[in-house]
Amino acid sequence: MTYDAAELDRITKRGVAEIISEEEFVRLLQEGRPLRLKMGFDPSRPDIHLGHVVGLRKLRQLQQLGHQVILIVGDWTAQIGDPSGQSVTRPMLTHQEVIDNAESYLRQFFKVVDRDLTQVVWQSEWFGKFTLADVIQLTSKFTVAQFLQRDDFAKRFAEHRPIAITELLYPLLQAYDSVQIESDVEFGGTDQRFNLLVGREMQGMVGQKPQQCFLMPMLVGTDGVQKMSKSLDNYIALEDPPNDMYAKVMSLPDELICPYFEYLTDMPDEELAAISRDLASDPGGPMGLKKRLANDITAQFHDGHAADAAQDNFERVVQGRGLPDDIPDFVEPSLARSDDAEGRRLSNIIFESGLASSTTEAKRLIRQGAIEAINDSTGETRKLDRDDRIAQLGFEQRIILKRGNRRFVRLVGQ
RNA sequence: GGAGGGGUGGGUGAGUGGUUAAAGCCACCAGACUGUAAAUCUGGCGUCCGGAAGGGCUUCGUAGGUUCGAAUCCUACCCCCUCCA
Repeated sequence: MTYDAAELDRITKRGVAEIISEEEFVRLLQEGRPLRLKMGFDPSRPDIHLGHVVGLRKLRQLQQLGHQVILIVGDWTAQIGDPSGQSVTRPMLTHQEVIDNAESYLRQFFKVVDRDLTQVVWQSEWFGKFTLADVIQLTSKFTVAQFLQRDDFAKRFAEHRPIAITELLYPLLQAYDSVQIESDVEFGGTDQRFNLLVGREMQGMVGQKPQQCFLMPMLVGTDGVQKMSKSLDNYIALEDPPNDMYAKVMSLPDELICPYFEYLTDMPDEELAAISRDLASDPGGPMGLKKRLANDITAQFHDGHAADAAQDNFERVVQGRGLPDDIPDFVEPSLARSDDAEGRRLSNIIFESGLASSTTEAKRLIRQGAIEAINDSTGETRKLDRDDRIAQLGFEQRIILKRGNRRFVRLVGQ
């Protein structure tokens, strides 16, 4: 099989940070046989966000060219915890939690990757049989000095911060997975570079052809600064409802429009070049492009209708300061009791209905003018300025409370 | 095994007997502005009661103790780091 330069570029450049080694990979690709593409995940963290999608899209792209994905459920490495993050300690999961997490992960994974061309295997298939002798053998192949080259370890070592022995085991286990499944190519973010390289090396030691390493760029999160991650709470999850997903994309800093189009959509390269050139001068401005991006992404994980509805919702609620369709109800019994002349305190209702995390916070929000009451019958709105009783609003039984400009709750009597 | 240093609010980090619900910075929440972008400015950021003024309660690794009063002093315990062996 041969590829022309444009096709090769689409495989090796778009949404890719680095391939080790690119040259070998291209040669492998041109052999024409189905390649074994390794992707592992840690079932202690079942949530997939857009940051992961960059790699998943690459997997799908290669699947479409006839290659096979082998997805490894890291049920053993999950117990160690990947040191790539900052968190060192992580509670051990029960067997059932691992199974549940894996199921949830797969459900999301296959929103992007083709299920029919994917083989799912569990680490316990091989590590379950491991003996101490096997572990010693595995560890004997590497030195501490090698491991201290890894950024994360080096840094912690230099700062005298703890490094658990088990953390050193993590790359070894992950590397052994590659040996076990005889992977041709492994995928991961640039933060996985070390781990993937250990796999490459270990395969060489046991006489296998070393895997190629596909490193995906880190997607910057909604804060516009740090990589997207759940612990930093700057992520857009695959399972975010359409309105949230759309809104989160809209709140991205402008500088991320181009990278997001590049990594997460099928926008042709020529057009990509054009928009990055015209971004400033475009009459529609970044706003129009961002809407298009938000629509595209939402449609990928929901569908076109949901995306259009989310866009409509955004324009009406956020830009037009209107009411959304899906306001959650909160049952406030004192509304229905005509004998309860005063009703309950608003700060309590705001807290209990979920608009604030405590009544103290609710009072703060009121004091700062962040809470608005809307008479659901007449459309009349009133900004709250003191922590009154609910009945003092005089809105009878149809009241919507609004916090900031995007959080709503509808109070119902029953 | 020995010697020393350290554990403070989401993160950093000040604070060594009362004026400390605990500085500053970051993050975060709200308001103004606006394109739910960026930048900027303002206010807030344990919790409960109160319209408010104000008043309770809980918090500085854990458990006790000293004191009118403790994040700060004492004792024990747990954990982390450094150096030596």
